Amino acid sequence: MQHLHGGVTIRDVARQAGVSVSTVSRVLNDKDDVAPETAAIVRRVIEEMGYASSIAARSLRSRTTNVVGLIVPDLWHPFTSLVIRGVNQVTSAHGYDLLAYASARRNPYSMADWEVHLVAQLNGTVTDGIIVVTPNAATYRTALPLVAIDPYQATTEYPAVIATNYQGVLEAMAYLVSLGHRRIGFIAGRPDLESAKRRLEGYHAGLAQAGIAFDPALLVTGDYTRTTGAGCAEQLLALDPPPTAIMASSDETAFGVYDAAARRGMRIPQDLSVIGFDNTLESLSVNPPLTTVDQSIEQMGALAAELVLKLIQGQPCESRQYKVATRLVVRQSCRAIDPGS
Amino acid sequence: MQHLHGGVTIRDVARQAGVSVSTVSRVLNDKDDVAPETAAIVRRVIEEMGYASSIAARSLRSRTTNVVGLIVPDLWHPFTSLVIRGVNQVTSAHGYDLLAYASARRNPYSMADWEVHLVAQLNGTVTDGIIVVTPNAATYRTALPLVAIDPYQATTEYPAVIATNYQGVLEAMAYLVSLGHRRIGFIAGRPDLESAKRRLEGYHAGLAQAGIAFDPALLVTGDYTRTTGAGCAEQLLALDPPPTAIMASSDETAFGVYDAAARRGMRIPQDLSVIGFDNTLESLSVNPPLTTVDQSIEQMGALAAELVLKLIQGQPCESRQYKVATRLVVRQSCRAIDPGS
DNA sequence: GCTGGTAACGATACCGGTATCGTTACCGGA
DNA sequence: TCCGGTAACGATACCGGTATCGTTACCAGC
Repeated sequence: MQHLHGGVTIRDVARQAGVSVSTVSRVLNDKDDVAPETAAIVRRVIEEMGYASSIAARSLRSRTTNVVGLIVPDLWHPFTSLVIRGVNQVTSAHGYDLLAYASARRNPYSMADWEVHLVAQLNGTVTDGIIVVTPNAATYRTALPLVAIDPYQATTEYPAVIATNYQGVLEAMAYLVSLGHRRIGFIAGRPDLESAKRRLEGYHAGLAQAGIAFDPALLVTGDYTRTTGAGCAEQLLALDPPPTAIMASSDETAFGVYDAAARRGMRIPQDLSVIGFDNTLESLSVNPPLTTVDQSIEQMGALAAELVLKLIQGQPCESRQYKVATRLVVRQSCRAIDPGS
Repeated sequence: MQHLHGGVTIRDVARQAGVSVSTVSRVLNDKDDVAPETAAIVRRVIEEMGYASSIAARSLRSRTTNVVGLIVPDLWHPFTSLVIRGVNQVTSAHGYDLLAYASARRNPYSMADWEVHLVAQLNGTVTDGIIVVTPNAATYRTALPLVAIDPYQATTEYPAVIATNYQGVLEAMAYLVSLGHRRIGFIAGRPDLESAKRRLEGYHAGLAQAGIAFDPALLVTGDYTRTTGAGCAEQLLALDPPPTAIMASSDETAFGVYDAAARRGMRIPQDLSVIGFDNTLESLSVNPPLTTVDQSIEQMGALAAELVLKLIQGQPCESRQYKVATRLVVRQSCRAIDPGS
């Protein structure tokens, strides 16, 4: 309790053990320049005093922390959770600690480049490398190894891990067409998001591939959320005739479609087929289980972690874009229809 | 790029702006001892150079970081996610950043006191306060304000936020009794967990309150997981006569009961009433929706955050234990029966 | 003219560690 | 005896910021 904050410092330990701070530091870092008996004494004193070294101070000088930083827009969204899971698997396997950092901003999406100040915070000396989830900026002022997952920008100065959004929707559309659907509604994501743009392109391509003319009335724009998705679905279902299937840009949006259908007394899949995008945990437990496009979000996190660890070890990245394949997961929210109906 | 790590330091900014580091620091912290024109120049240089100050260095001297640390056993478990959500709401409302720290240990539960080294890491100067989720240790070597959520120990040296596990089960039992149930099975949680012990006590109290004699055969011990829960349920349903209702110590366990009932061709709630504990998201989407005890996990997180912020501001905590009330959420997994049946 | 006060800014110690270099004691060999 | 080498450890600069105090210039008031 000699210092203001009450913590035990390396100097306290040194004094107590009757050695210099240098020696204590050597013991802490398992250097070999210290006699076994001395090391034993120091270790005992450390134990007795409950000393723990501060990463902040250590890293300031030694520039290595064994910690990987993960910057996320929020910490509870299903997408984020899955990313974290994948990242953590890899980092922990390599003995790195994981530190997830979320903004104090109330709504992460309210401001462009919300993440730049977080990168800046971690920039100094807290982490050895950074992974950013859904970043806005195309470049950062940092010398730390940095990898992005699902960036908004199409081209970035840092390596990025992205899903094959285009192919994912394309595959889903082909599936709907194979079931006989011709009037397929699409609820897009926020147009400023790269992933949303790619998914929309997949929709157009899917129509073209099936020889179906694009009907502007069947395209509404949401923002990946459930409530907006419900509103968009209302709009689509009010058409005459309504679409027989709706391709949603995200699972959350698809749940909104469920809500809207329920309000209109429509049954899924009897009266309406629905496909989502993300394969979140919830998509399995809704009723009926949602057919959706799996992004292997967890795998994206794992890949990003491997990349950042490679960069930390000084190895270069061959590519600037790493694509993780999507996969259509067929459950029970779609059914085949007669072309005539 | 003059330094090894390539980052721009406050000295680079000072040199570029033609002022001293002191002045730059003053501008950074909005001190009033600086001329507006000078401040403008400094700010412009900061912008141009993309300078960002390092928390590590700052906090080393100023002992305040505006960051609250959250130490969790994992980052993806639903319980953790909800806690984080509650914590984040409060911290962000007060302008604090949130930093979630997970262990590199593969299985957090494999070692006792997994969290002590994480507390030690954050101890020094990285955060202003710490919240620990489901900690083992009853005390920590840290001078930082520390609050725990759902600790394993019954009594701790730090303030703890806990749910009213006892009352929660008691209320659920009263509900089952009111529906006419007399043979009520109970699947306990891991006996070393404080929360599991309290829930078991609630079961006994519930029986006593209804004047029902305790039957040891109706009590089996699980571990909060789904598969074990299923095994326990098999055991209970093999009894003659089987219980008409099962009180599960967690939602996961309750899902296990669903599984076991399905295997035996029993319908819920027609043939068996089930109550869970946790009110996870999944409990809403299973079929039938699960009647369960809500822990308001999110509210626990929020309360813990408020406490830690109070401590950071130097205000004392009146109590050592803060209880968050549980609440029975009645859905469709229970039905009334004739006492005779 | 001299003093006192204040606005604006600079110089420097310091936070808690680590890296680097220096110092001491002790040993073997010529 | 003297020298060189090495094991063990100490002294100190330094990381990038902030806190504290000192300095300068300028102006009002006597």
